[in-house]
Amino acid sequence: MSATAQPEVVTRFAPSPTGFLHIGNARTGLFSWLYARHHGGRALLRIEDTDAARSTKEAIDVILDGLKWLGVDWDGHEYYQSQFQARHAEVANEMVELGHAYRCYMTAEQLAAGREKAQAEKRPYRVESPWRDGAPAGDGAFVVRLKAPREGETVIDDLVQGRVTVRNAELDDMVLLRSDGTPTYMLAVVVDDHDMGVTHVIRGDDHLNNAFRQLAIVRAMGWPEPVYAHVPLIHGYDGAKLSKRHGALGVDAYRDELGILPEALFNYLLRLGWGHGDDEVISKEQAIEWFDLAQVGKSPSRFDLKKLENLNGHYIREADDGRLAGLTAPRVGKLIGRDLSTAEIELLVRAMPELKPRAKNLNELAENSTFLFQARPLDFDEKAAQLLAGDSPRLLARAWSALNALDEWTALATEAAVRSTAESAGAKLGQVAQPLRAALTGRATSPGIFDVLVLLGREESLARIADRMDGAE
RNA sequence: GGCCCCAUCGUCUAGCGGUCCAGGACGUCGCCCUUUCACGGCGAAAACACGGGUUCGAUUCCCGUUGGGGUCACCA
Repeated sequence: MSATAQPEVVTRFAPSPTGFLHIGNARTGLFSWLYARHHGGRALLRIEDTDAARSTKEAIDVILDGLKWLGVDWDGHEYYQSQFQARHAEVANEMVELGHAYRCYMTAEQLAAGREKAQAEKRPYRVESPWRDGAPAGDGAFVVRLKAPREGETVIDDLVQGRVTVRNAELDDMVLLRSDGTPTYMLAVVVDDHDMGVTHVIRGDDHLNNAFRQLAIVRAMGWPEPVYAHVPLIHGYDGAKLSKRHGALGVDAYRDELGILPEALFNYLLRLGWGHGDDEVISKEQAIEWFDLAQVGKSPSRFDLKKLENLNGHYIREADDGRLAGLTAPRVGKLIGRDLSTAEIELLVRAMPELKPRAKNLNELAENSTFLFQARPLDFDEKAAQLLAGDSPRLLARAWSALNALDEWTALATEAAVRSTAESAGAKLGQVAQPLRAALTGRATSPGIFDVLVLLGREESLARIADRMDGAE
């Protein structure tokens, strides 16, 4: 808390539980969180769970877990919109008493007829309720409608969008309270944001139009007006709206299915639609220090999985070997059909320095490490099989002898042995090394062959070579 | 369709009237390193949507066109 009169910044992220944390929502949440952290304010979380059918415990946990994994925490407990319904109704009724809202008895049929007529006349439809101006109360069911201003215009100085002006004639008398007495989303957000003390409403720009109508409620109640910031949505790589088909996966899918590290997704999402000079790799601490809404672009940006994976590769290379092994082990287990033993996980940790520069996600890391754990005789892929044909068994036999004669089993020693084998056989190093690689890993590509030899150990290495050499029993 | 917003390399972006025949990153393509694949290093191709203004001077300001997006519920 500063001693100056700067009011505290309070932001909120308000996702509705749809069963997954959409990547675009996650970015909006990230921005909202960063803005609060940057200004030393509070970042709040409110679950918009008024749709009881969708708002299951599981759906809510997906969001909570996703944010936590991303490293986006929030202050205090999370709020649940469904708990404030009585309060919403109270505000709606107060607005009726104040003359800023009214009970409307129009039927669904009347509304539909009005809409149809407007469409036929090719003019925009606006609710024209006789009860707006005090028609005597009807006797059927009613909704409470906002008595929206009709003259003049409403201006919002949006932190991202700039100054946006809309003529009040465009605004509608939207429903605040449904005929069953429950609040609509429009009412609920405004009331909750006010009650929670939210000063900065940072959300997707699909809400920009709503802001004008919501502001009407704020003003009717005489509440302090929040600062708005509507950040653009994320699009798919082809420019179309992000659908499941091209990347609109939940945050959990990036973690579980694509094997993305949280710091990579954090960094990628941050750089999507926001920039700080030429900086590409940005830590959380730097992000908090540098982030500002003013630099957020106004146009929607496209999601590029290639760039995310490049960043992910960077963070994998930087990550601690033990942590990576822990994340990779279960994936390896799935690939080889059994869990890794403690000793095998330790081997994975030791192999990590050689493994991690070759992977851009955890799945690749797992795939590239399976050779360490496969039981003899190995399976060979097509390219490996080719490498083991022709003269290779003979060269492998010579390599086997040279290696078998070694006193110490180090990368240096094995390299010397293999090099002299090649030399004495009149072959290039590659002519020996490649078959060796195939025999040891079952593949044509792998970490450096001498590192592989050391990781596998003397006994296993010699046995694997023997399996493929001339004179193999 | 009405209303609102947007527009720099394929993608993410830097640029906030002259420093820009436009910089960085991913991707692509070469070369180097090298036992493979990566990593790393070096280099190349690649953009100011179009048309009018304003100005001594526009990528930068204004208008229009085109293109894209959002939104128009008793959903959130």
